[in-house]
Amino acid sequence: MEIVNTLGRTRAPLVPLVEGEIGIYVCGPTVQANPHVGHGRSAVAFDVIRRYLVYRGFNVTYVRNITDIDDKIIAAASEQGLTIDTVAERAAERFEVTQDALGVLRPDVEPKATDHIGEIVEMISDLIGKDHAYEASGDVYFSVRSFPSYAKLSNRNIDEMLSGARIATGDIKRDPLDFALWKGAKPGEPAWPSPWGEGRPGWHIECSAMARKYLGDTLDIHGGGSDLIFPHHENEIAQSEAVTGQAFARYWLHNGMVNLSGEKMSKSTGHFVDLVGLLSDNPPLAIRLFYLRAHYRSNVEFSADLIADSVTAFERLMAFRRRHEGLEDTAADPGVVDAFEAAMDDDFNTPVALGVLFDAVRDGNRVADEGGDAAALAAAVELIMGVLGLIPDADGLTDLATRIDELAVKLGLEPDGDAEATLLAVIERRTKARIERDWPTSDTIRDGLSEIGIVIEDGADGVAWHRK
RNA sequence: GGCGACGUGGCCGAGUGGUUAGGCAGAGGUCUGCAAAACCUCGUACCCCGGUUCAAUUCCGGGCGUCGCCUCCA
Repeated sequence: MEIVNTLGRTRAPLVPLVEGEIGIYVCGPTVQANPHVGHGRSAVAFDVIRRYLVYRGFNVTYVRNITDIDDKIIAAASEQGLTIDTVAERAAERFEVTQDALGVLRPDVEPKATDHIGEIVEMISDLIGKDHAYEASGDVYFSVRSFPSYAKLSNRNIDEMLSGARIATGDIKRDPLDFALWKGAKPGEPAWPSPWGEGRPGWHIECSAMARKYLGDTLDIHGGGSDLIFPHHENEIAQSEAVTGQAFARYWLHNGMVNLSGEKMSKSTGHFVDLVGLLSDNPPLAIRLFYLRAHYRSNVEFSADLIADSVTAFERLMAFRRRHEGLEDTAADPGVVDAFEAAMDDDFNTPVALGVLFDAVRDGNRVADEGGDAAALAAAVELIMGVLGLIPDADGLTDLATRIDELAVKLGLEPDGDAEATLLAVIERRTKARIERDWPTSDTIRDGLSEIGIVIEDGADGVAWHRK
């Protein structure tokens, strides 16, 4: 298995620190507002990576943080007249809802910054003790010049960065490039005690502290969005390596951005599409499929048309599963599985993997059309969809029970207590109409079912139904 | 200005020194009361200019263009 490492921009075999074990740390959200489509992409990208590593037999420990204290949260709280806890909790809840809908597995550990103030303070103290950081007026700053390999991830030249002139020259910082580890509290702001007075952590330090706590001094994989490469990940490296003297992460993986009309979605500019709304308007796993159609490292374009494409493609996968769900358990077609693994072994190339998947779908349908045995192909499709996280939870009909009953009554039928039984009775009624060649009645029933979200398909071997 | 990514058929999006990616859309056909689903057939695409090569979309150089980061950001 080969992966592309942002650090050094090399492609190399994935070799974990401890054979068979992989520790992954992914930068999660700063919980300040609803997540947008870009956040979903990052989550799905690393969820697939995680699932595939598990599929390949690695014992994976997956850590994704929640940053629940930061300037933006404080600003949002004061704007909305809420406490920062309320803002953070609400946003975190919304985030979780989207994660579940997208089929993103919960992390093994999901640490919050505010639960790790002790570890953070300790790490900052270490940095001060090692002369990599200094206190100034109640703040603590990391001294970038004290860490010679600073900017190795983003491949920048410190001296040239200064001439960029976009860096505000702070009066209390010794060097304009130095960044805050600890910020002294201003009146009314949330604060925790520290050796440097009441205050709160700077943005980058929580990741260093929590990653170290849960995964040790050296991580196998550190992931996040490409917009975090500089300065966030660069600063994490500086903090962690200055403390431990060890390489912080063996492999750095970065997902590309989601663009809207050619430009990156961004919360701060208001140029984004709300993920909660998108997921409620579409089959959530179709959105997951949308993400997987591009390689995780590439930027990808978002539009309503592209989502519609993905919904159609996803429905095709669902139709295939319905058609073949009765088949006996069989070993997955080895040729298909090999092709899938080859694609994923190549830096998690999901577009190619999807090509393999859709090839198998077409072949499976053809074999079935010709009356052959498609079980091995269907099993391969199931396997691939499982690893990619594209299989929905079985959904019952309980939420539609009332409407199904209403439809039954309209047709002069007695509702059964069980929604599915009632539905089958309705379908039976339609079949009767069809036998009598009473097309108006037949079509009216089909339309009525369609209205409540149930699709009817007349096949050679009977009538099938499924939810939209 | 610095660092990085990229320019592929109607749209999206992989990939390769000479052999079909895939999805969606479109055209025709099979099946069907209609619809849906499904299958078959159909598109010789690779920004421009040089160079290397028997052969370049794929390698090298130059140009043009787009995007990201350099400030909070998945």
